[in-house]
Amino acid sequence: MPPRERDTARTRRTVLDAAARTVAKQGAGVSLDVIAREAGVSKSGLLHHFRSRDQLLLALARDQVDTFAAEVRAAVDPADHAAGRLVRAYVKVIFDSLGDETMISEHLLLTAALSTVPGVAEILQADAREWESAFTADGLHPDRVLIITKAADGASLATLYEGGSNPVALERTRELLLSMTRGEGSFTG
Amino acid sequence: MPPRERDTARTRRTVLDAAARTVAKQGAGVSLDVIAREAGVSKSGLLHHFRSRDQLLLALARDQVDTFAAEVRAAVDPADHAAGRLVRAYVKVIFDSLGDETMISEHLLLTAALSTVPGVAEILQADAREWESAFTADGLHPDRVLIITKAADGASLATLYEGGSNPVALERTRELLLSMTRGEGSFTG
DNA sequence: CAGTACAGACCAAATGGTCGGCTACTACTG
DNA sequence: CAGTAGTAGCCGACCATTTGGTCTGTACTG
Repeated sequence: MPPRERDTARTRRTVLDAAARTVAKQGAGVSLDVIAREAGVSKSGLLHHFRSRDQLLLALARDQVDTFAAEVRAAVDPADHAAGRLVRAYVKVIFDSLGDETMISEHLLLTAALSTVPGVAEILQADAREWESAFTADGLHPDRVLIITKAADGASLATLYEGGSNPVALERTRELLLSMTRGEGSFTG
Repeated sequence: MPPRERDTARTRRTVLDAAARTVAKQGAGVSLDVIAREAGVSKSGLLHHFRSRDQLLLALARDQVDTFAAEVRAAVDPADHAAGRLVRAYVKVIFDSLGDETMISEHLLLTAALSTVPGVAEILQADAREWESAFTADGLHPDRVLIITKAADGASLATLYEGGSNPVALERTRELLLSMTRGEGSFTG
């Protein structure tokens, strides 16, 4: 029954991307006007696809979380069958997205900005639980997973603090974390 | 010349604390009205101390950064003269503030929320540089510092994702990081 | 008296959201 | 295949409310 499925989906994507960009730049307080203009539609057009501001931001949060998960899944090396392959992909995706300055959606920062929107916290919590169980099945020692993933998250925060001004430390962190997924350094039994 | 210095300082603190609370809860988009009400003053009263919204948020960011630094300095164990004493204090302060749910100011999350405010990025970057040099003088291997501090930062982000629902993992992370500051596990040369 | 901490009324601008209308495509009808 | 009714995408005008900020006044203090 949905007759113009194609266009609808495309507009939604356009708006979502525009929202991601503007929220990343100006925080979750951006006005619908700004988002709509960035997306190249009218405010009414935007509101046709997302019934309210909160609905839009909620959808954005969901989209961020889903996209990130998909990216990590796609980044898993098919030839890699050793323990920690998922954690390796996780680290890679986080640092790759940090690499290019112009990255549209900075997963962590964006979701952090959105965390005050009504339904978003629940989404983030559910997502966190999924990652936790996925990591448990990845074969690495839990302590190791804890340190590595938290450090990756922290590094992603650091771009905000350092303003992306420290690419060498970033690269070093990436290498350290990847090596830790390969069992180097037995800081835990 | 400032006749009522005492009251001025106190009101500023009250407003700053109120701002910290509301921004943490509702994001950097909070209205002056809400902050003023939370602080128990009129909006005009608030604007008497902070000439504009941006000035207030800027002052808030500065205050957050300074308070955190002071807390870490105060948390350094005077009896601890081994390498990594500053990093240990850093970890302790971060996790202690995460401990109590009702913590007024969640340093990292708050500054993240404020990062879109005009002058704040510069403050955060300067602060990051100071920490870096302080850590360099702390005697631990740079790689170790990198991993530990980033992981601590990431853990602080995690409260947002997990909704503080995982205190056991938090405690575990804290212990792991502290033990890592004591040179256990030589994951790096 | 001078100056400062505040409050209340007020204002222009911006905001989220509604409404009616136009267009273009789909699907049915003959 | 032509015509047409229906419907979804989208826009511009519009509205009530909220917003950041100013201005005027007042109480208090040194």
